[in-house]
Amino acid sequence: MKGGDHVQIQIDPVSAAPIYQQIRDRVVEAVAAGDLTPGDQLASVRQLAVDFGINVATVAKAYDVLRNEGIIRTNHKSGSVIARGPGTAPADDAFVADWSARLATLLAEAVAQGLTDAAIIERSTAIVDDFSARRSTSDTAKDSPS
Amino acid sequence: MKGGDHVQIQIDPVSAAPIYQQIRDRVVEAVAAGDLTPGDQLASVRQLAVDFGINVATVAKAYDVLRNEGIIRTNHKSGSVIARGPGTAPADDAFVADWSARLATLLAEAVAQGLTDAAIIERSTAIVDDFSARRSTSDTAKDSPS
Amino acid sequence: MKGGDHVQIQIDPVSAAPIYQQIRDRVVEAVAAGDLTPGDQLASVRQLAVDFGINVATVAKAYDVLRNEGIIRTNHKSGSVIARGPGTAPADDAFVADWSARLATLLAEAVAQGLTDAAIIERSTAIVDDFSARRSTSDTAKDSPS
Amino acid sequence: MKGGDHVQIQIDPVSAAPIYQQIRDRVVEAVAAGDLTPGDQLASVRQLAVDFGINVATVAKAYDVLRNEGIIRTNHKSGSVIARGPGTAPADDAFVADWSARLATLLAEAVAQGLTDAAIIERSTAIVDDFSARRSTSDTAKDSPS
DNA sequence: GTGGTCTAGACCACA
DNA sequence: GTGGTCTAGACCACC
Repeated sequence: MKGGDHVQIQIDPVSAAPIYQQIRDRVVEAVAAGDLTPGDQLASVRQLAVDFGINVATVAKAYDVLRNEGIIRTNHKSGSVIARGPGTAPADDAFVADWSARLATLLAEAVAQGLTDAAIIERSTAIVDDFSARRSTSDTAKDSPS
Repeated sequence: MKGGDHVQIQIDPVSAAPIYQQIRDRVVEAVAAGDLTPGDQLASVRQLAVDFGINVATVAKAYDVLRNEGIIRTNHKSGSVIARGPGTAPADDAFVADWSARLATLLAEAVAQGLTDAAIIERSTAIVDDFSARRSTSDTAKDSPS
Repeated sequence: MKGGDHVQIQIDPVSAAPIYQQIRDRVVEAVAAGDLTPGDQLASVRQLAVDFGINVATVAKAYDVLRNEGIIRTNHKSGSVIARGPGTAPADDAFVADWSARLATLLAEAVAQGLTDAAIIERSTAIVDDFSARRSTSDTAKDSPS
Repeated sequence: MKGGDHVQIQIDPVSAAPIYQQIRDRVVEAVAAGDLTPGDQLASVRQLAVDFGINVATVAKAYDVLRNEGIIRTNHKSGSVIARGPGTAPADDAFVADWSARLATLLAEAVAQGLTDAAIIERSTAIVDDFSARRSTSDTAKDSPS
């Protein structure tokens, strides 16, 4: 990935989710999909703020959350880079416990709304497989860029 | 289920999650697990508020969310009853789209934190299976009440 | 500890250390000394901001750091309360590793500046013992308040 | 130690700690461990900058901090040399006061995070003893150089 | 140029 | 009343 050529992120200003959360979510998804891999550079807080027409502090907060999650690492000189991704390190136990509880609630919502068990598993598998496939494609793309 | 004999719900007053959200989550999970089935009566807003020692408005908000989600239906005379559950009606397309997006974000978080694809699917399947198994048990229990 | 009767915290506005860091440090020290024990209420962000003549966001950031460290827990209704202290939970391995490195640097500084090994250990022991003694006194005080 | 034969220093360019701080920390630790003793020559600012591929100003700032701490002394002709170390001079009172405060904060952090008093003292003693042992080894090595 | 800190003041969510 | 979010704009540290 060349300098200044950052991954595209889309923000929805009318969404109920706070902007900083949306930025965080998009970055996490990009990491899962291999669009961002450990070492990749993120846009600077000022750059993103200008792009989205939002405040620097809002982007800074998003990066702060990602830093606390161990997803990115920040350095005054070189800005923020991805520090964690699939295969970097095994998941933390405390994280798994918390995450599982949130997953249970989300899956319960689908069950209650009438999705069949099969449909729910199918959907989950499809999402995970999609991430996996895109990671493979990304790797190839990085080996032989266009 | 007889009147006054309501499903047990646990609220954690010091949790970071808002109380109304906790109530909503517990109800949704109870529906998914078959502890609450369509037609079941919910405790009244005032009753729940007293039980938990919280504000009536907080419970009202929780019920309001559930109503907007179509999970419960409220009648001024007969109070609130479960209106939706597994098997009641096929899931709405709009819901599926929104839910899938949230699921993708949650699964992406796990991938980024180092959980393997297999572990993620295994966890999801276990949760869905657990709900399914508890629904079967619940049905049997209702066929032969104490 | 009665409501509104919060632990005294002193801030030095001319210190090189950021204000939010000073607040965080004072709270951590109060926890170590037993002046604040799990369950104790912290002053609200607005209250502290007024007391110190600083911005709400600055206090919020201090509390945010403490929350990320697991020292406090925040709840919309009841504000922030102490969630961790000596004896609450064993230390995390990752924390110990990071902390040890910082300790090594700080002790090296003393050695380089001419403090004898004995003086360094004496100072460390005195500090830890002081915290320990104050914790005991605090416990007694809370059992039989004035 | 002969000129040009300098102590090895490792810098982590992606660390959150500023580079000048890392240089300063490594030098202080080297002094505490006896790898650098009063009179030892430090690499020139330009030399270090080239070695690490960093800016000259960054190294200059690190040396500036060390100079203010009295650890090194710089002479335009002969460059920078170590001016202070264990045994050179008793510690300054003002330094001890400031250092003790920082130590108290760091130890408080460990107490709050659940380390036992014994573990904290054990860790501190181990670090000081390690420095002490390495100083002895260093002295011997200097008595009978290769 | 990068990110970090802080202010003053606004609006919203929660209870 | 509590805390959370966001803005506009400033200053500082690092490199």
